[in-house]
Amino acid sequence: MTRNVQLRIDLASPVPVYRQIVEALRTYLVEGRIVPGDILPSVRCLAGELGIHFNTVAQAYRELAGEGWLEVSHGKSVKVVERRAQCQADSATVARFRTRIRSLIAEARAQGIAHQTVSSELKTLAEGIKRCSLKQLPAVWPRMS
Amino acid sequence: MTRNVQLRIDLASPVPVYRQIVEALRTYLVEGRIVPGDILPSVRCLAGELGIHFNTVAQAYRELAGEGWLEVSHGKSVKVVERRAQCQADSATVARFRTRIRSLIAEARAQGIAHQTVSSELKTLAEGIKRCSLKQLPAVWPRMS
DNA sequence: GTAGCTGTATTCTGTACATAGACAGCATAC
DNA sequence: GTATGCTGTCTATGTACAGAATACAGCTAC
Repeated sequence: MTRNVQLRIDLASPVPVYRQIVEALRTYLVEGRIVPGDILPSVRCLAGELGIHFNTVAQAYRELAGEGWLEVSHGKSVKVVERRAQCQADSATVARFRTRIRSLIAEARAQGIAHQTVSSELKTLAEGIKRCSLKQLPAVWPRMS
Repeated sequence: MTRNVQLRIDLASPVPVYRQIVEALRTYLVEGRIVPGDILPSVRCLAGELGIHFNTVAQAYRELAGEGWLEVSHGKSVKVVERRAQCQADSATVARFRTRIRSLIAEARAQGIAHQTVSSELKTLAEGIKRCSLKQLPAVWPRMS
């Protein structure tokens, strides 16, 4: 089975490309759109798709491996593994999260996104968290020829 | 009247310091904790407070001036001005916002913040948006001697 | 073995961040 | 008017890092 999971990166963004890849993949991992056992495309494949150098992809993979999401070993393809449970975050971590969300909301509103839109987006995401924490569907990363 | 509005920056963060300042101030501006007419501390004052070089603060002020929040002119102090209304954001902007929030949520959950916590934080912020869009209190930036 | 895939390591280049310090505009006191 | 001390601006300069080039080395199928 092949699920359509696509990455989009913005070369013009001030956010480094390797970090964009990390964030996008981590989102899919947390949301269960990529699950343990999945094989990720090779660094060269994904790099070709994105139009960047494969070392940039390798850096992203290493980062995610460091976080415990991936198993990366020389000569073998990159595999998604079961991540051992994280210990409960402390209040400082939660506070940092709150600050960053507030900052992001401020930026959105500064860009002209309406209060109602921001508010409803947040509520939708808040609801979605519960749902997606219940179901954990198996997914297979599409092989990129 | 002096309101206690403090900036906290993290020199160890991968996010550039000038950007941290921009984001923190923009959050206060959007939330109405700093309003048109307020005078911001001089680049040297704020830099001294934060323990960084004044040119870094100047860069942040220029960025916010470019967004229309501040009036910065040579030899005079930096003033918060009425920002002309933004045109409604298009759907692509909203989509980008959604993606970034999802990414942030994923990072939070990866760090061990509980589903319930994330969910309730989001709901609280969603509610807060309506409230703070109604009241617009006058605020005065504390002069940092 | 060897061909072709996989990720790794080293090195280089360009860019962006942060700083240093000289410069110039403005306001106030005299 | 002008001296003084504040304000932000401009132009280097050092440093760190992102991204790419390229050679290397492990794994697998034939």
